[in-house]
Formats: sequence, C-alpha cells, structure tokens
Amino acid sequence: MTRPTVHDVANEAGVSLATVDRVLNGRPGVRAQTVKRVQTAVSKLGYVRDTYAANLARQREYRFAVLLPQGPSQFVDTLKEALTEACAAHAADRISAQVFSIPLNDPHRVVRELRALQATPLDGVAIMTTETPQVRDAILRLKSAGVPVVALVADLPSSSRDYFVGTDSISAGRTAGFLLGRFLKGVSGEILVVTPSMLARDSIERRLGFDAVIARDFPGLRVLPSVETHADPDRTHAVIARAAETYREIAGIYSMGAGNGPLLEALRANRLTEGRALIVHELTPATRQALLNGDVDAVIGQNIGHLVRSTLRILRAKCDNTPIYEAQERIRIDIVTRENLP
Amino acid sequence: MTRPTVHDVANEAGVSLATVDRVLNGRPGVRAQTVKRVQTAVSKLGYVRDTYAANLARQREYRFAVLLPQGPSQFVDTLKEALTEACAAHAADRISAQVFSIPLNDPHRVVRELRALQATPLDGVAIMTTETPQVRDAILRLKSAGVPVVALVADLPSSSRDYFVGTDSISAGRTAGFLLGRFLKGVSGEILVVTPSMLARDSIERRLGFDAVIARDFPGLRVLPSVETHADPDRTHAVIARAAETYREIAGIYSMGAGNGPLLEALRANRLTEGRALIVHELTPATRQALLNGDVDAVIGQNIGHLVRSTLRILRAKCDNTPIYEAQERIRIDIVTRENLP
DNA sequence: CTTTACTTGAGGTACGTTCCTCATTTACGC
DNA sequence: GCGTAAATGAGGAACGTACCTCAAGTAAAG
Repeated sequence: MTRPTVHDVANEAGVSLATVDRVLNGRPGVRAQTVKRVQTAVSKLGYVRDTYAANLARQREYRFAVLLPQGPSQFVDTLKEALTEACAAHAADRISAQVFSIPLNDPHRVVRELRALQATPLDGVAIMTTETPQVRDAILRLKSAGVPVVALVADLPSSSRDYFVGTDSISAGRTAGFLLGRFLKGVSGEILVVTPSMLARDSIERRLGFDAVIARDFPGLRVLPSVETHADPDRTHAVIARAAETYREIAGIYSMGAGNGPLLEALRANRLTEGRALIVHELTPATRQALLNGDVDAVIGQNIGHLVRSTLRILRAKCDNTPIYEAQERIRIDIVTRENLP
Repeated sequence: MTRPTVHDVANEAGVSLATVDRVLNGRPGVRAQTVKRVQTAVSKLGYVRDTYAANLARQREYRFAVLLPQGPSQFVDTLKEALTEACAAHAADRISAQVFSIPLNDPHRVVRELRALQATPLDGVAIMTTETPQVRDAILRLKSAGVPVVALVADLPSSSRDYFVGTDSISAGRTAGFLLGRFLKGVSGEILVVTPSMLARDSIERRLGFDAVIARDFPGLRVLPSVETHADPDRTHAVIARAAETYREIAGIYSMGAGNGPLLEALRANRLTEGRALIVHELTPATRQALLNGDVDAVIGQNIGHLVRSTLRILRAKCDNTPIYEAQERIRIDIVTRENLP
C-alpha cells in the first residue's frame, strides 16, 4: 500500500538495514551474492529512494560555477538573466550558481579563472568558450579533481567534458538552409552568409549544414563565401557595405552568429533587408524587434530557460551520479517567426 | 554562512520556534505584529523553506488523475507515453499519475468518470476534453472539493480550471498561416483547410488566426471553406476526393487537427501532395514520416514532454499553494521541419 | 479583580535517509 | 583449528521541517 522504505527492503532481503544502505550507496564490504539479494528485494518491492529524505540526510549543497564569455552580447546577457532566475527558483533545492566572465581571446586568463575556481568549494562547472589546448588541459584538471564539467552552448568535443548542453550546430545550419530555401522557392540568386568568425567551431558546423541543404535541395541558390565581422560594429558596417556593392543578386541572407544588432543596422543602411529572406540565430531584443518589423523572417534559436535548467539538472545528476533523463535534456532547435514569438 | 533555518529565524525575530512555524504555515493564533516580526526576520536572513525537509516531514504524496480522450489517436498515445515516463522519473518525488480514458462524445460518461474519481484519494486532475455544461459542472464540483484542476492541450476557459497547459490556438493558427504564406511566396492559388470538426474550440481558433494572417499578408491566397473529416478515415477519403475535383488551384493545404495519417493517405491518393505546401499540427509517427519524405513541409507542434512535466509541476504547485514559475511553464509553439526534427 | 479568550513558549515525536561506531559472525588460507 | 580479514548486524545521531500537546503569559471584558 504505502511506499516501501529501506526497512522493508531489509526485511524482504533478510539482511540488516546497514547492509541495504551499503548496497544502495555503493559502499564496499558486501558479498556479490548479498548485493544481488538486496537488488532483488528492491525491484520486487519497487523501492525508490526518497529524494527528500536522502537530500536532507546527506546535507547536500550544490555550488556551481558558470563561466560565460565577457563582452557585450545580448545572448550572454539573456543567459545570465535566465540563470539568476533559475537559481532563485532552485534555492529551495540547495542549488546555487555563480557566474564568472571570462575573456574570449585570452586562453591564459581562462585557465587562470578555472584554476582560481578550484580554491573555493565547487561541485560543478558549466562553461561556454571556444576550445583551445589550454582550456582542454584546465578542464582535464577540474575533472581529475572530481568536479563535473559541462559545455554550454558550444561543445568542447575533444575535452573531457561530461556533457554538452546545447543544440547541434550542423542541424541548426541545415534548418536555416531549409527555411531560407523554402522562403525563396522559385527564386534564384545569391545567399550572403555573415559570421563573427569562420574559426569558431559552431560557425564552421552551421555553414556545413547550411551548404549541404542548399546544395542538395535548392540548386537555384548560390551561397557566397562567408563575410566576417569579428564581432566589431565598425567592421560589420564596412564588410556589409562592400558586400552590397560586390554582389548584386543577393536574394537571401544568413547570419550565423552573434552581433545581430549592428548587422541589422548595417543591412538597413545598405537597403539589404528589403524584399530579401533573412534568417539569423538566437532570439535577443534586437532580433525580436527585427522579427516584429519584418526585417527578419525567422530566428533559429534555443530555449534559453530550458538550456539553463537543463544545465543545472545535469550538473546535479553528475554530482549525485544519478542517471540523466535524456529526453528532457535535449535542447531543441527552435524556429521562431513573428507569429510564434514566445 | 550556511543556510538559515527556522531556528535562526526564531532567534532573529526573538520569538519561539512554534510561533515561526505558525507564521510560516499560515496557522492562526498569532498577532499581526508578531507575524510582521517573523516576516522581517525571514526576509532579513533570506530564509527559504527547505523543500526536502518539508516534504519529508509532511509526508506529502501527490496522486493525480489525467483524463484523456478515448479512441485511436497517435497524439494521445504519445501523451500517454510521455506521462508514464515522467511519472517514473518523478516517483522519487512522491508524484504519481493515473490515466483515465474518457469517451469524447458522451458528456454524461465524462461526468460519471469525474464523479467516480472523487471516491479515491485524489490531489489533482488534468483533463483534456471539449467543454460542455456537464463538464463545467463536474469541474466546479471537483474544485469545491478542494481538488485543483488543470486543462490540458485544449483550454476550458469558462470552467473554473486553475490553469491551462497548452499552446494558444490562435497563435498556432497564425504561425501556420505565416509559414504557408511564406512557403508560397509569389504563388497565387487556393488553400485547402482540413479539420476533424469545425465545432471544436481549437479548430475555430486556429482557423481564426490562420485566416487573419493570410488575409493581411498574403492577398494572393484564397482560403477555402474548411473540409470536415469527423475523424473518420472513410469520410476523410471521400471529402478529399471531392475537394480534389472541385478545386483546381490548390496551392497549399492546412490540416488543423488530428487524423493526419488517413488524411495524408487520401491526399497522396488524389495526388494532392505533389508540389504543394502542406502544414499540419502535432508531431506523430505519421507526420514525422511525412516530414521526412517531403510530403509535409512543417509541423506545428507542442513539446509533449514539456507539456506533461509542466502539468505535473503545476498540479504540485497548486496542491502546495506555491507560486508557479510562469516562464518555465509556457508551452511554446514548435515549428518542426525535416531538418530540426527532435 | 476575576474571567475568558487569545497569544506565545517549551518540548517533544515523526518523516526516511545517510553515515558512523562497534560488535559479531562468516569464510578462507595456513 | 587457528588467526586474520571480510562481511554483516545492531543501534544511534543527525538533517530541517511539520505538527502536536500543554503550560504560561497577556490583554480585554465583565
């Protein structure tokens, strides 16, 4: 009738409470045969550990650090905000997270920050950065200190991160390609692709996916070489002006990365928004505005709130060594238009 | 340093533990002035009730009932599956949910089911059905028995439901309209709209949103009167065959409701999928397949997993009288294409 | 001043788990 | 069969909250 407890399991297995405890918590000093007996009893009774009691007894606290890139970025700002909100909501669950800003182009300072972290008591790290050998080493060091590490937004596949929370960049690029192609059905012309830097892994991957779909399904469209803004407003204006002059048959524009505020300004200044299909990444105040006024047709995004909550849940699961509920953690590629704006 | 407890609050406020307890749990017998003292202490110390300890002490169990419409529906099946999965994941949190099937076209049986529920111990109800006076009364009865009720997928706005978990049908229709319009840019022709029944509230609302967007932004498209399938495969084939004969300029098709498996068969049989834009609702095995083979261009969906988890969280919050974390509970309108299929 | 109702304090038990200590039993190699 | 190590049992304290009882206090009404 009522929920079985450890006592019931002990009874059922014909062992003492202490032994059940040893088995349940993976402590040593129990014969394999006895372990099996307990496990049988557990599954027979359908015993599930009461997380409330467990967490209370264990006096567990989760102190996480979240490392986000420095510098002005509406996307990172949104992320930070969502994190603060989620932390407030999880205070009752003994989860706290502190945000650290790390400079983008100084791998040594990243490492220094990561090292500094180790001084404080720390139960998990989420990090959004580009992968360098130094970062890789630093993560390895964290890991061997027993601190779980998850990569946030951008994956660090060659590092020993425990998990990646974010969307698949290739699929995101493919989705952009599909939408742009469908929006330009029957049209032939050029596609201008804009990115902060072609060196970033996710830019490369998005471009890969984008090109693959356009090449296969939309032969009328010619994808131009990527234009790089280096996340610099002045440079953005300059390269867009040049592109507007150079290419006369631009039918669609795909912005692969951050810095959409300045980019949109530059496009408007060069009359490149009118009558063209435009797809950008990440829902921010700037891109939301552009959706509403019709400059942007679709935003490829990821649910920031979900991203953050998922990160916290995964770090927690890694700390406790509990299984991760994959279906809940998969970050979907959101397509946002003027009409389904959240 | 460490998290404040009730003891700390008692100390800070200069009252006893019992008084703090009375205030925190809204029990009577405390002077307004003392209440204020305690509240001040709480906010000064930043005290947050430890949910683990609280739930443990309170021996809370959450027994929910979920009422879903009977009959063959891939959407409902998916929902049921997600629910089972979520329940398994939440067993540790003392949450359990039992699914009941209710017949769609028999309001009296719905009421009977709802009445029967009251016999068993019950902490919350989620219900997906169409609104009738009988349902309205039954919900009112549940409510006055102190059982929180949330409407699932389809809202019951004139009933006294505590919350609606689902997407806004008007926006969903607008999104479909926008996409279909954009996919058919420059094309002029007719739009075939298919629905199980024009009597259902969500069909009406979707159509409303759809028409509004097409009328405003895509004057080249003429939306035809809705064709009703009554969720019957034979009838579906019949009406589609008739439509294929009657209308010779169908450029796009919008399916507003369930029954997409038979509908897609009928469309293929009448060669209505080729070269036309097609948008349907709800991601199911049938629509997923159709996305992959190119028959369907986009699916307007809702994240079923999120829907279910959100429902459980909201019922739980209603039981405990805790605030609802709105941002997390808003169900987005998903646009699913071949390339961002989850 | 007494009565009465309301307010507060003090102290306890319970929830199910974790983690600890110490005693006892069992198994196995010599 | 003895010694040693491994396995198991028994019991208890702690975690922070909820909820209960009973006593003691205070204030207002009579």
